[in-house]
Amino acid sequence: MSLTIATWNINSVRLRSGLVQKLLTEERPDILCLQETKCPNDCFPLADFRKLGYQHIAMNGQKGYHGVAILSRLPFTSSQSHDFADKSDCRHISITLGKEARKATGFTIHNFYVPAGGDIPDPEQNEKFDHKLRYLEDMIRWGSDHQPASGPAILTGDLNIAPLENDVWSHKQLLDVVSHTPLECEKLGAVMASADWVDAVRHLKPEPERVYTWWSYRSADWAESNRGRRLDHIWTSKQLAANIESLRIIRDARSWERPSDHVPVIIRLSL
DNA sequence: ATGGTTGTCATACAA
Repeated sequence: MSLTIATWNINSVRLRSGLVQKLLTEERPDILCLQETKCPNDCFPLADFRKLGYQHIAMNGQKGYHGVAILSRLPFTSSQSHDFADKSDCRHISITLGKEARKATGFTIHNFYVPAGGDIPDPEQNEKFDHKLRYLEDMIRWGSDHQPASGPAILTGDLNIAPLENDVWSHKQLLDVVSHTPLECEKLGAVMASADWVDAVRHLKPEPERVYTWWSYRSADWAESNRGRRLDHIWTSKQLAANIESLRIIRDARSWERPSDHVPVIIRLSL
């Protein structure tokens, strides 16, 4: 059997429920992790997704900003959200799959929305960048203390960092741009090392291949200029690395009607 | 060097 897991920063789940339904219908992932739902739990368009077979939904939403959710065709036994960096932002939710998931029973999926960090890459001058760094430090602590990848596990989401040279359209020109500064990239590396996570996307598309999952809205022609960044990630626990079978980056979704600025990333694990 | 767009909620603010 196989397990397919997708991640997508949707930038308002209410405005783009139709696009989510299109993805679910066309790609049928077992699990879809959403970020930037911008929607309190009691306004979440549950019925739109349940009717497509995604009966099991975990949400951690707030009014106006941030917000994460997991849509699943497979039942999960528990869902939790952890508060990183001591701010009660809704930026994390996890589920653990139940018995009905057969070979995937006990798999834990962590869905993150790491703070973007504002414009100025200096924690002294920019409180948002400081918050982003503290959030990452908290993730490192969590990784070392709890070893979330000691069993079968996935960490995914919009991590708002493009860590490698070929994760951005110009390494040189972005060295001072929040999302690709050496400080953040190093901290993301430490998050990965803290619990022995494997970058599933780079496992299948190693450097120097360029991989992007986000293109700014502030461009006359995003496809023509192609100034993208790889901000969205899927990591697996080390024991699952050998099961990573294939990967799809739904680049087309960037030109769907009224698109998100991020596109879905989907991996398939063989079990 | 600068400004470029989008969503939410009500006028800036976050991304």
